[in-house]
Amino acid sequence: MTRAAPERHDDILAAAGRRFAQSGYRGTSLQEIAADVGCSKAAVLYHFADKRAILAELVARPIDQLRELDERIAAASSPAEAQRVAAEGFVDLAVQFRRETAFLRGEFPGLFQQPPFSHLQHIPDRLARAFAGHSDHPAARVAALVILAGIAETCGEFIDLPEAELRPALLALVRRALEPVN
Amino acid sequence: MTRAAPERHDDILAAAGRRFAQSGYRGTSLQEIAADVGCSKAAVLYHFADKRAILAELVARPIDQLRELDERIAAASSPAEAQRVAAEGFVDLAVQFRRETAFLRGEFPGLFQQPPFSHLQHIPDRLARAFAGHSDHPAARVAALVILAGIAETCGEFIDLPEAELRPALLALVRRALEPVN
DNA sequence: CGGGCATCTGACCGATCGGTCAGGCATGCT
DNA sequence: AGCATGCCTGACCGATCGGTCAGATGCCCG
Repeated sequence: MTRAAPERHDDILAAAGRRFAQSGYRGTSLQEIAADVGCSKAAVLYHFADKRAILAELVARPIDQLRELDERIAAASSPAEAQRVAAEGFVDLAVQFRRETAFLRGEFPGLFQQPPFSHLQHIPDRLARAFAGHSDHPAARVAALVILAGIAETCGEFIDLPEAELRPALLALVRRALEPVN
Repeated sequence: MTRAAPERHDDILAAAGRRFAQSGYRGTSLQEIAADVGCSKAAVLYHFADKRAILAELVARPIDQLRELDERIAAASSPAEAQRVAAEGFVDLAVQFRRETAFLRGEFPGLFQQPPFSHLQHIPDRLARAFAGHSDHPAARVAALVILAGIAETCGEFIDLPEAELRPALLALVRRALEPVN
């Protein structure tokens, strides 16, 4: 036997994550994932029920954290506190799961349209509203969406930046960028 | 005959643009584009040499504007001026081509790896450096990349926002978010 | 009226997709 | 030694991919 099964499992997840970040879920084939790992397509499907199961496992923990953040935002006592909780919570999530956020946002529609994540489909909108300080002003909403998308899409590019540098940089950016709640 | 050829040509581009924004170039099939237009796959290939020609035509004008912006940035007399030219130029480009920027950034690697756009592959990096005020400080680079990616990825969501509202909102956001050059 | 052209379609091509399955190999246990 | 199990593979499946092509249809012009 060549490698331990758990190592192979993790290798497949890592290779799939890189490919999903580069070409999206639909633009990635099982054959490509297998070639990156150095095994056969059938081996990939030995470890995972199907292609969608790979995506589901990759995003399970970040999405669970997103759900918890959504609850903490809902429990905030004011729009200003909700914005602060949202900003710090999302930055922490993005820094912790920077590999996964590189493709997570792009897959939101597909993930939330059917089980097992369909009950979470309103979270991105609630998060955006919290970031905007619950303001209906278009400028606040524009700033909120740009910052959320920008953080999500680029964290994958800061893989090598230490958390002690990335986290404060993102927090400072978010503070400057978002319109304060008055 | 059903519709004028120029109308069909434009319908195909519009349908393809929407699909590319949703699923990426690789995640979109000619069959899906044809179904959205209401014609056959062969009709799509009657109007365009191949699938890649559709993408090339969609991005030709925004990429040409990006190239012109790159030249104006290179001609700036200081990092502060380069940052201002980059910020205003990129916002204008994103507002003007908001449908295309929704998928353009995601296709950059694929577009720049081979003709006809391979000579432009360093433009995104130069743009990011101008946004960062040519600072090597990680926080400046983080802010630059997050803002660039955020604007590119979300402009498609502001299709219905009038330019007179979107443009100042983005410019104000960019001014707040970027670290000033000292 | 007939020819030429533009536009379009269904059938078809080879290649690849996601996924299945019989079988091989190594290990561990009796 | 033989059996069970885990891990893996190549061959294969039906479906779809990007793309081609012969032929149909309608319009325009001489």
